[in-house]
Amino acid sequence: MRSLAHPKKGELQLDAVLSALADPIRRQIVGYLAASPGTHACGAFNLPVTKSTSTHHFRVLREAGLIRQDYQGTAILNSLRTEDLEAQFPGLLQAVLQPTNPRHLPIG
Amino acid sequence: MRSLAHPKKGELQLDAVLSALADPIRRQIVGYLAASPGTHACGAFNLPVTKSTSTHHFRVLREAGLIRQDYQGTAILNSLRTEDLEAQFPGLLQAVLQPTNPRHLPIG
DNA sequence: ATCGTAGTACGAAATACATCGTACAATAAA
DNA sequence: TTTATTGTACGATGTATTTCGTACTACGAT
Repeated sequence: MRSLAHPKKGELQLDAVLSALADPIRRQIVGYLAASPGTHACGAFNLPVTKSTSTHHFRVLREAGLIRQDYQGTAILNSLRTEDLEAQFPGLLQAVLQPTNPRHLPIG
Repeated sequence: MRSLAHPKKGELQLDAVLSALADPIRRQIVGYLAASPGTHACGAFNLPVTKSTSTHHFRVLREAGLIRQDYQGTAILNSLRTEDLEAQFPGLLQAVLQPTNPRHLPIG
């Protein structure tokens, strides 16, 4: 079984978290996970970029500690690390996702 | 009297705000302004970079709408746009500045 | 009029980032 | 065992970002 590296809760860096959230595509991913709690394969997000770019963005989010990625077969189950984020940076996720545009749903 | 361009309250972009806040030097500036409300000249921040780099970071913050810059003589009075930010992105500033390290005071 | 102070303009260099295409790996299903 | 599905690795490319040094401007003080 393959597995991917994740920073521990206590290792989350604000720099990395904010950099990750500064990109609109990554906010789209995070927003979707927040709006549809649970796990979702990368393909479920209908991102307006190619597969390899998509891989890149998911990795940035994982390495920043924003999401968890667990293999299941060939797919990856992505989920938001809501509790860890709330513990380290209380209010941040809500403040970033709050904003007016709930462009957080898949287009398809 | 010289003056500098600022985005209006309603024009603030989350993208720009988060990108601005993703840089530690700029967070140091914002944190200092939040901790010591009022106006402060650029030189008062004891930033670990040269003057020209400093100018760059202040401009990024101003253009993102995080700070207001008003000339007074040759100096610039910098202040945090707390209310505008709170109106557009409630809770964001507090969430970003909250974190453990109150490294927000000038070193000198 | 000269000098000092506060910050800018401009160009350069190094690094980082977002994006893509193609080839590949791992798993599941047929 | 073949095929389809999901996502990765790698390299390339174009753009942005951070940083600096030097020369400059605007203003206040002498």
